[in-house]
Amino acid sequence: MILQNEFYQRTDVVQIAKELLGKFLVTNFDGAITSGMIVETEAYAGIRDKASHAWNGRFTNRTKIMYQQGGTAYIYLCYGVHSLFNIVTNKAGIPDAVLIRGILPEDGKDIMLHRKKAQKITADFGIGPGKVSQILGIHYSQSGVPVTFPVGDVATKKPLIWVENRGNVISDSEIITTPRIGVDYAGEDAALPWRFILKQ
DNA sequence: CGTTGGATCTTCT
DNA sequence: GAAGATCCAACGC
Repeated sequence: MILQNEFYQRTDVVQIAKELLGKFLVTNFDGAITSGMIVETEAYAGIRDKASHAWNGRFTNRTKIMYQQGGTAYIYLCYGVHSLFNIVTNKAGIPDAVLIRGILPEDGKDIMLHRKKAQKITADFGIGPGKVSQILGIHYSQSGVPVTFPVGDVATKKPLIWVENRGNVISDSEIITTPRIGVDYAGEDAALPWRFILKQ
């Protein structure tokens, strides 16, 4: 089943980041379906989190997407080369988001190999936020698209990007928790244990 | 196998 | 004009 607004619009972004582990991130661009199981996420807690782009209420042309309702894709360009894919959570006006940092390739592996210009799927093929977007064909110009669909419209209005629950049950003992990556500038918030990794 | 630096360009100061 | 929620190839050991 496809995760819907009631999943994303809850208030605890850290809990949502944890629950996304074991779910499947799917894209469908021009009929090319690719997907992977989410194995690494990070939570960014809106205006009170110094590591967040929306810290202290920062509202710019880029970060305004984070203030949309939960269930919206927030994608931005990093280091001039990589699109990083986040899912906005919480109610409209509260800029929480979960960064998807790693997936295990599942559907459309041939397409993903082509996108990455690689010959074979290695163990770290989809590990790393830049790689996730690259192999799924996600681009920062798509920031703001919904990852959910209007209720009752599942057959006709599937989003381009969505997350499916395929029945995996993850226990806490399978989850590794660490501080987030690349956020040293965030002071004491850099130490928050808001990165979640699924053991393999 | 660990470390280093270049790529590359939007965004905000 | 500087920095950035990264990746990878090229080194040196």
